[in-house]
Amino acid sequence: MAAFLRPGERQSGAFGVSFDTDRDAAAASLPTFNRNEKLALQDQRRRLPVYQHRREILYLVEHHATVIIVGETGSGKTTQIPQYLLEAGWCSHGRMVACTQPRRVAAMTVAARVAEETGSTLGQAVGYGIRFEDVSTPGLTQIRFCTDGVLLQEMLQDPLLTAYSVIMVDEAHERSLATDTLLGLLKKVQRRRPDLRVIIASATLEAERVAAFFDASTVRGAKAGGDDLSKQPALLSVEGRTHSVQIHYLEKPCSDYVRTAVQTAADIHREDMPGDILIFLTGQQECEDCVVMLEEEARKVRAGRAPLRLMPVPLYAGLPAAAQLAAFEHAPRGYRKVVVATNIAETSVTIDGVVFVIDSCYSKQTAYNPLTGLESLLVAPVSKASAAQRAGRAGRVRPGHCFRLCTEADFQALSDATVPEMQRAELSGTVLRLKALGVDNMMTFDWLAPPPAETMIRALELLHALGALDVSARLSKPVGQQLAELPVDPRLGAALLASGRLGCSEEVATVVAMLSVHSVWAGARGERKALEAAKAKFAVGEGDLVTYLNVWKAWQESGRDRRWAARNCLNHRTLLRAADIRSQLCHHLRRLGIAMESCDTEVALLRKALAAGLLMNAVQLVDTAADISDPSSAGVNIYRILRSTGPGPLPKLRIHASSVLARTRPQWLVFWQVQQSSSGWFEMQEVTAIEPHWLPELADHVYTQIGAQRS
DNA sequence: GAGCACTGC
Repeated sequence: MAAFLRPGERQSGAFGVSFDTDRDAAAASLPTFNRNEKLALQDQRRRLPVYQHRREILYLVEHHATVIIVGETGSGKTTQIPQYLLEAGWCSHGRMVACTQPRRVAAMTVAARVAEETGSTLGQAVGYGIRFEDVSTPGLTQIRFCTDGVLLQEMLQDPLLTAYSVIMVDEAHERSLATDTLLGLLKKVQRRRPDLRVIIASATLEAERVAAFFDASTVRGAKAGGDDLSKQPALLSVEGRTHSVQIHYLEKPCSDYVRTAVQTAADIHREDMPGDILIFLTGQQECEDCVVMLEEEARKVRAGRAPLRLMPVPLYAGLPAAAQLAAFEHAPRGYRKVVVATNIAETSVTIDGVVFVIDSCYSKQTAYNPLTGLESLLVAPVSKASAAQRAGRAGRVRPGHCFRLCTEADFQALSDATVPEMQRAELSGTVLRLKALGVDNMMTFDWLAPPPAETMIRALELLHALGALDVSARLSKPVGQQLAELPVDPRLGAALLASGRLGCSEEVATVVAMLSVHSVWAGARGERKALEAAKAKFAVGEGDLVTYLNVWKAWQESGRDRRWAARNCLNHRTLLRAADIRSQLCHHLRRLGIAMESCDTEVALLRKALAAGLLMNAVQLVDTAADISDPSSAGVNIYRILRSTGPGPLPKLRIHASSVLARTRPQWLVFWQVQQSSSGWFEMQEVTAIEPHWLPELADHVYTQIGAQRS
């Protein structure tokens, strides 16, 4: 039984820590809109906390090149500040105010709300831009919400962002790759465009750092040209509207946080405090396991004739959209909803009615090891900032409680903030785009958080291997420039370019599109047998990527039939999105002068094109486990990476169990992704069998030795 | 032997 200290049991100090106003919590992705539904829109606008700061914000934007706004949850900053700027004349002379968001849904929903508040049709004065959808009208649109990725891509055509008078970067504390890249570039643009204003919305924790980064007041020649524009960033804090959340810690560490979460939910339930429960776990499997355990618990509660019944629902990104909706529906009368979620519920979505949060304090995070050049996912403790954000999810409707499944001492040992993605991800795509924007020296670029030098070198190595860089590490023509324009990972872009030479662009476009969406396989709960049978129908010995091609072909032959997809455990909506991406890729390829050709049954050509992109991910089967000291690895397939790695032990690679080649174990293959298991294995998730002599044929500057061995 | 979250003219 999990032992928590409850409010009032003991004086605060040793265990219970009470929260004031969720001050640590990062701002939520969307403000609450319908709190004052009966009021006229303009009255509602004036009731938002940010309205008290309207004049101050406009003054600061007038007089400072950069303004940093710390806006807490529910402050209204996202919807209101762009409107204040519009009203103050920042959209005259045909220029726009841009507001960037890390996520597509946020860009769309916020734009819709602001259009409603300004009494205009979405796409006219107020619009949005996300991949595939530009709902704005050139010459007419004044406020444009877009994803930060869209704005970055726009910079390839308009490096100084001349269409905009103000850029507001929202949710900057999330520190995504795109946000950090954008901020670094905006600092550069400001030197060339003194008229441009930058507003950065960020949580307290990051605000000081961002302010220091944008401080150009000490730079030589920083004196503004005649006007009184300050190059020193202004900092402004806007209070939010959240309720207090009381934090509880475990008295003793737990060994199984899934089980402890179930027990804690049952405890809350038995104590009969009203309100829904939100549990944070790390992955799909954990969520599903937890739901099953909660259902057992619910049966016990029913047997004990408790007044409430439990309604556990899973929530993770890979869940089909229809199943995701269950997490947002109100529980029927007499039921208490328990949402068991991954990180998706931390920032991406908001669930109404949550009063209790149970936090495992773990999540899956990307990690990059520049020595091995392997990017992988692994379970790791969250940061305090992340935990605060999770806790804040309990205080949206009324004062709530957060149960952290660790001791307070263990919690205090967590890092304050999550390491920015820039410092824990593979960076070839970022480096490629920076080069396309004229940033040639990565070491001297003004990074908000500089990535490790080894990571930058690895990125340059990979780009060089793909032919994107010339001998002086500049973007090559035409390959490098073409890769920068393709909206995919450089490795997949290289496969697309190779497919043009090999005559299989139709097939590679399909595979790349399928890799750009969530898994197309549906049927997470209780349908594993059916799912396996469906997969087996399409599986081929050439590997997972060729299997994707078969799935696509069969779906096409069905006439893109929704019922056919359901019968074969395929997610129809995901396939439609893949189709969208595929047609966009074909459009890009044609524009680059690459003919759309099919290799028909010559699948080897497809595999070779994929190998051209994934050539740094080529591995060879080593037949015994003898060279690995771990006894538990005996008899398991072990692969070694063929390219050079840094000093230190070679990574232990094996095929992930989800692969169609998990039992076939081809001698040579390339992989797309790896996941790190708790036992230290790197598990290759999407693999394709290759012929070893292809490697020197495709890249003799990387693989000379294999060619020598084989000839 | 089984799947963090996002994103791209």
